[in-house]
Amino acid sequence: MVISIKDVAKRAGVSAGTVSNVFSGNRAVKSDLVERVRRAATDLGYQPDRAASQLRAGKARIVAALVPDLNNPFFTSLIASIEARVRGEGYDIIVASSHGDAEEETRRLAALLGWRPAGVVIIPCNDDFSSRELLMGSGIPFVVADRVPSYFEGDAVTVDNVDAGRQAAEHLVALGHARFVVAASSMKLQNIRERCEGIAAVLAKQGLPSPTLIEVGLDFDTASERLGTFMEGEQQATAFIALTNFATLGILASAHKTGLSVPDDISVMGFDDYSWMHAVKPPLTAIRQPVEEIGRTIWNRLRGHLDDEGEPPARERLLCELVVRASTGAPKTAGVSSA
Amino acid sequence: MVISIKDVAKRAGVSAGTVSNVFSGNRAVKSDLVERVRRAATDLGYQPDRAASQLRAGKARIVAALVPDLNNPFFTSLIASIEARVRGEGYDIIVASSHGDAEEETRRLAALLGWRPAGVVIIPCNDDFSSRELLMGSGIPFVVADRVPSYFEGDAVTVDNVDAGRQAAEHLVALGHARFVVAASSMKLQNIRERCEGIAAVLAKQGLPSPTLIEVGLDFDTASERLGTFMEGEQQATAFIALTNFATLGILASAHKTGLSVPDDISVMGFDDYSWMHAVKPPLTAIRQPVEEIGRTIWNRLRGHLDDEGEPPARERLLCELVVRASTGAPKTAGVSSA
DNA sequence: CGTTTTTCGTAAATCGTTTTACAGAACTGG
DNA sequence: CCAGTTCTGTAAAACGATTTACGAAAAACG
Repeated sequence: MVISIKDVAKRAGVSAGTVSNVFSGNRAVKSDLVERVRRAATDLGYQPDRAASQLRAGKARIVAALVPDLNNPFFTSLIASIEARVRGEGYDIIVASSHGDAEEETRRLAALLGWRPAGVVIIPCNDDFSSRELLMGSGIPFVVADRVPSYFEGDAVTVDNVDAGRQAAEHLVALGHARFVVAASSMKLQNIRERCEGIAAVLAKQGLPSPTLIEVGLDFDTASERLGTFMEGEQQATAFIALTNFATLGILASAHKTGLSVPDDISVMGFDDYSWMHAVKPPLTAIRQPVEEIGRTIWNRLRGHLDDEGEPPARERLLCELVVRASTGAPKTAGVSSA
Repeated sequence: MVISIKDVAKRAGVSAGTVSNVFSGNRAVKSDLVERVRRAATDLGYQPDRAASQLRAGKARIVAALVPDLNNPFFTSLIASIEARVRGEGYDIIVASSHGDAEEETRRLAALLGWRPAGVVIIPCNDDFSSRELLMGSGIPFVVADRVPSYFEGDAVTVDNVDAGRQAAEHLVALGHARFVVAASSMKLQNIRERCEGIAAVLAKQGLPSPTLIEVGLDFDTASERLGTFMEGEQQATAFIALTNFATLGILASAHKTGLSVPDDISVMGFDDYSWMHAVKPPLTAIRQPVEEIGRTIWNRLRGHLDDEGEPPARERLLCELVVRASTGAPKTAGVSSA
C-alpha cells in the first residue's frame, strides 16, 4: 500500500541510492535522472518514511515541546510562534503537556526523548525542574523558556521579568496610586518572584508601602475565588497588578462581583496581551510579552546547537512592552492618606 | 553516547530479542530475566528509539493534528483535549498549522504523513478540503473535525451547528428581539452556514425578518473593522449573534467603539466559552462547544480504526450548550415596530 | 594521446528495533 | 518413561532510508 524508495527506484530505472540523493540533495545527480526520479515519485505519490530516514541518518528533523498546560494561551501561542519558525526548515513539532505535575513532566519528557528529537523546548512546571537531569543526560540540545530557575545555567529565554514588574508599577505610581495589590500565580516560580521584585523595587524607591501579595494559583477558578474573598474585606488598595493571564481574569471577575468599577474604583494592570483585552470594556492596560520574538529566539538558540557548532549556552532576556489602554487611571479616592 | 538495546542486552547477559520482549511485553520472559533486564536498562538510562521501533513494527504510536491556526484557542483547546486522551495510551501528538492556506495544508499534511502516524486529525481550512485526496490515498485513518464539508462521507465529528444557531436565536427571540445581526467568519464554511441556517429557521418560524449577515473574516482585526463600519450606519438591530470566537470579540469591540451599551442597547451572544467571558463586564451569554467531549469523540473514532477493526465511518454531532449570563436581555427600544 | 582527477551511478552495509525460525528445556498425560 | 506440547531463549532477517566503497565514464591536463 505504502510506497518505498525501492518502488520509486524501480520505476525510474535507477538505484535506491540515487533516489535518496535526488531527494536529500546530498550528492549531485545528472539532470535527466533527477527528472525521471521526480516524475516516478510524484506518479507513485512517494513520501519518504521519516522514521527510516532519521534512524539511518541519525539526525531528526523534529523538535519536542513540553509545556505545563495546553489550555493556557500563553503556552500555545509560544508553540505557534515556534511552529511558524521551524516549518520553513522542514522540522516538525511534537507537543506534550505535563499538566502541571513534576513527575508527569519527567515521564512525558522520557517519552519525547524516545523520538531522539533535534532539540527540546521545555517550560518546567516548577523551579525544581526535576526533569533537568534526564534532559542533560540525554545530550540533546534544549532550551528552557518562561520559567527558568535562578540556578539554571544552560540555554534559556525569558522576558526581563524584573523590568516587566517595574514598568507596571511605574505606570501606576505615575498615575498617583499608593496602595498596591499583586495577584501572583505562585511564589514558587522564579519568573513570578522576579516580577514581584520589580514592583517592590519601584514602590520602595517611592517610599510607598509594599504591595499586598495574593497567590491565586494556576487556574481561573481558584484565582477568582481567592481574589473575591480578599476584595470583600479590603478597601484601601486602588492598584491591582496581575502577574499572569489567569490572574488578570481573576482580578477582573472579582472586581465585578464585588461591585468595584474599573478604572474608577480600582485600576487593573493585566499580564500578557490577548485579543479579548481590547475588545472588552474598559480595554485593558497590560504588560505584553513579545511572544513572536520569544519563539524566534528559542529557535535561534536551538539551531545554534543543531549543526554541532558548539555554541556556548546563553541566557536571553527580552523586554516586555507596556500597552496602555483604559483600565488604569488616576485613583479617585486618593485622599485616604495612606502613608 | 546514546544507549541502544544491544548495550542493555550485553549488560543483562541476554539477547537483544529478549530485551525487546521485556519492554514490549510481546512474548513472555521469565521473571528473573525480566528483573535483570529492567535493572540494566535503568542503570544505563535506556530509552527505546521510537523511530527504529516504528520502522520495524510498522505501526506508530503517534497521531498527527493539522489545524488552520495555532493561535486560535478553540483549535488548541481541542488539541489539549486530544492530548489528554492519548497520553495514557502511549501515543504522542505531532502538530502543524496550515495557517489558513489550502496549499500549505496539503504541504504540511504531506510532511506529517511522512511520519506514518497511526491517525490524523484535521480541521481543513476550507470546504474544498483539497488535501482530502492525499489523505484518503494514504490509507491512514483520519477524522475531520469542526469544519466538515457537506459532501464528506468519512469519519467526522462536529457540534450540531444547526441546533447551536437555533439555541442562540431562540434565546434572543424569547427575550423579545426582532432585528438580528449575525457576525459570521466566512460563509464558505459549512459549519458557519449551518449555524446561520439554525438562526434563520427560528426567525422565519416567528415571522421575523431574516438576519443581516456580516462576514467578518477569520481574525480579530478585520472582524472589528467590518463590524465597526456597519454599526455606525445601522440603528435598528438589537440582537447580535457571533458565530465564532473572533466574531464575538469583533462585536464587543465595535459596540464599545460605537458607544452602544451591552445589554441595554444591544444584546450580544458569543460563541465558544472562554474564561475571559465570565471575567468581563457584562459576563457574556454564549454558545458553548463541548471541547472535552469533542476531543474524546475524535479519539474514540480514531481508535476504532487503529487495531484494524474495520469499524464503519460515522458522523458524530455533539450538542452545544447555551450558557446564559448578562450580555443578553430584553430590548429597550422594542417599539420601532419593525415588521 | 596517456595519465590523472573528477563526476556520478550501483551494490551493499548500516542505523536500532521487532519478528521469525529454530532449538533446547520443561511440562503434560497416558 | 516417552511422545507430544508448551515455554522461553538465541541468532538472524527485516523494516526503509542514508551512506560508504567501488568502479566506469567523463573531464582535465600537459
